[in-house]
Amino acid sequence: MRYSHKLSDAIHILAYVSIYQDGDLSSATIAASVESNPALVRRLMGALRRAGLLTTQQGSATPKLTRDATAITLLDIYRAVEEDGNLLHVDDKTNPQCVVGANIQDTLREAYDEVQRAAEAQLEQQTLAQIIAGILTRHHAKIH
Amino acid sequence: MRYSHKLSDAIHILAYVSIYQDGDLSSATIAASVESNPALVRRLMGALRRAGLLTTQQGSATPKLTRDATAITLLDIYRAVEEDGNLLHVDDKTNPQCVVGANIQDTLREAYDEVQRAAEAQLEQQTLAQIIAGILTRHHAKIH
DNA sequence: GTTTGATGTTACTTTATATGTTACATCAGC
DNA sequence: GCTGATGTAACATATAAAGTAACATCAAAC
Repeated sequence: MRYSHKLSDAIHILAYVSIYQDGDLSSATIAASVESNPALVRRLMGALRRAGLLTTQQGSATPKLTRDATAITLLDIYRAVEEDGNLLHVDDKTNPQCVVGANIQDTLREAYDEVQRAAEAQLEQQTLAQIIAGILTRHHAKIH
Repeated sequence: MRYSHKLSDAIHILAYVSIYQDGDLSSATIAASVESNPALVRRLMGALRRAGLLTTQQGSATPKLTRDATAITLLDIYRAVEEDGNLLHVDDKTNPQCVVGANIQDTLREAYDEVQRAAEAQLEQQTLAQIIAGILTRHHAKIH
C-alpha cells in the first residue's frame, strides 16, 4: 500500500487551526495548505473530534482545539487517526505444525511490543505546541 | 497497501536455519513453515545475504548464518529487508506558500527521527538468539 | 424563510506497495 | 547428463491509502 500520511496531515490540521484560529478555517482552505482535498481534511477532523482533540460544528467553519496545544501529544493524535497503531506486523499465517511456525508469532509479538512501547513513549513526549513552535521558528528564520 | 511482514518472515527464516541447521533447509521446506512460497523465501534470503547475515550457495540448499545468533540484532534484520526503514512518513506534498505547509515537513522529520531512534534502539537490543530462545521455550512448555 | 456555503458521511475510483505465481537461467551433486 | 536446488525477473493479485464526487444536514446572512 501507500505509506500513510494520516499522522502528518492530522498534525498539520491541528497546527493550522491553532495558528490561524482567527482566520479562515474551512476544510477547503486547510486542504490548500495540506495540498490535499477538503474531504480528506473533514475525515481527519472527524477522527480528531471523536478522539476529543477538536470541536467542530456542522455548517460552520469553526474548528477549535479542546485544550491547549501543550496538552496534546503526538501520541494522542497518532491514536486518533491510525486505527491500526502497530508499527510492526507479525505474520499471522505460519505453519502451526512446525516448531518455528507454531511459536514465532507470540514470541515476535512480545518483541514488537517493546519497540512499540519505546516509539509511543517518544510520541508521547512531543507535543503539538512543540511542532507549532518548530514551524514558527523556521518561518521567522526565513523572513529575517 | 498490505502491511509488511518482511521483518517477521526474515526472522522466521533465520530462526529456522539456526534451529534446523542439520536438516532440510530448502526454500520450499522453509516456505512450508512460513506458509508462504519458495520465491518469497529466496527473495528474503537474498536480502539477508546482501546484508551479510547469511551465506547461501546457488544449487545447494545450505544456507548458514554468518555469525552467532547472539550477534544478530533485529535491527540488522530490519535494515536488511526493509529498504524504506522509516516507521512514520512525512507528507512531502504540502503547500510551500503557506507558513504551515512550508515548514511542517522539516519540523516533523525532526520529531519522527526521535521516534525512529527510540524504536531502532529497541530493535538493536533484541537478538535473533533471544527470539530462538523464545520459540524453543514456548515449544518445550507445550510438550511437557 | 430562502439562499448560500459550510460540515458530515458515504460510495466509488485511483494509486502504491506487498505478496503470490510463474518461468527460466544457473549451479551442485550424483 | 540428470535431477533438483538457488537466483532473479516479469507479471498478477490483494490490500490499504488517498483522491473524487455526491448529497444530506446545518449555520448565517439576507
